[in-house]
Amino acid sequence: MSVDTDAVLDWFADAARDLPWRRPECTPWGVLVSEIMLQQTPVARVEPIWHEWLTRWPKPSALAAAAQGKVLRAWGKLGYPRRALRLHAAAEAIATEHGDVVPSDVDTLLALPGIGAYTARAVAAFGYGKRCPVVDTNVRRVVARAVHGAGDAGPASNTRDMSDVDALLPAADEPAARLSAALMELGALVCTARNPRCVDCPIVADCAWQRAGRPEYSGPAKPVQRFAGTDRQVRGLLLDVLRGTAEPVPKARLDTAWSDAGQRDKCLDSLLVDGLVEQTADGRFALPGEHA
DNA sequence: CAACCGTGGTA
DNA sequence: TTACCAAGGTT
Repeated sequence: MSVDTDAVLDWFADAARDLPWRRPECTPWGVLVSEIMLQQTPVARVEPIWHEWLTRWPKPSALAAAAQGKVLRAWGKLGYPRRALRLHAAAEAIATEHGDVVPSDVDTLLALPGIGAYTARAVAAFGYGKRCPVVDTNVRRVVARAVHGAGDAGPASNTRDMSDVDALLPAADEPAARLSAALMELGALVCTARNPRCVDCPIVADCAWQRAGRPEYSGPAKPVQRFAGTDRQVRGLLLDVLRGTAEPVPKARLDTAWSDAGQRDKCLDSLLVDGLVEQTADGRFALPGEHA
């Protein structure tokens, strides 16, 4: 059997969270900003920042006009700050090349920085009500269980994953877009990675994982993301120093952020390469674009 | 395809 | 406490 999409839609109508980027008055720009912020970052941490951004920069050209440093400060501690720079660059492209209108076409969206297979389709579906397979980690888990009877999704395979989801979508745009949101919500609220709440699941009766006796995940071991002591942590500490000061700082100030000088310098260099940090004419360091 | 890119909450 | 997890994208 397949997935009872009507049951999922009924459940969604009743159980969906009232998230601001799902409201009818939310623009495609608001949807795009939310999708970028939500990449690997939980809803609870995104919501307040999203409100600040949409108030401050209600359309792409407004964000494009802001200095990169201001954008990075407003990004705060959402993590992966390169997302903020890419969103800024995407806003510039939208403002100058697309008449300040977020594209609705998946291929056009894919050409923008920071927008990949998931985000392009999420914007098309949630911003414009289009029918296209929106595959995120939640949807992959739901499909792995309900359709394939596996305990969890294995490594992502873009083509196969999108094909699986496409097969579930109704033919018409509106219900297909709504189902895409519903499948994500099901994975986020019920069919969760740990301790799934199967008693609350609208499709438990047809779930292949249930029928198979809820087997444990048997795929290849998932790589563990370490953080302590990594360059990621050091870069974060360095950037946090610069976020905390209005004026450029001397290198000695950055040297206090991490004891290992070799790793520290390597990370500072990578931040410069990434454009997350800028060096002023007098040799101090700052967030980009705030001190010509 | 695997590694890398931040940060904080939770079990 | 450690380990896992969170609406991914780029190289």
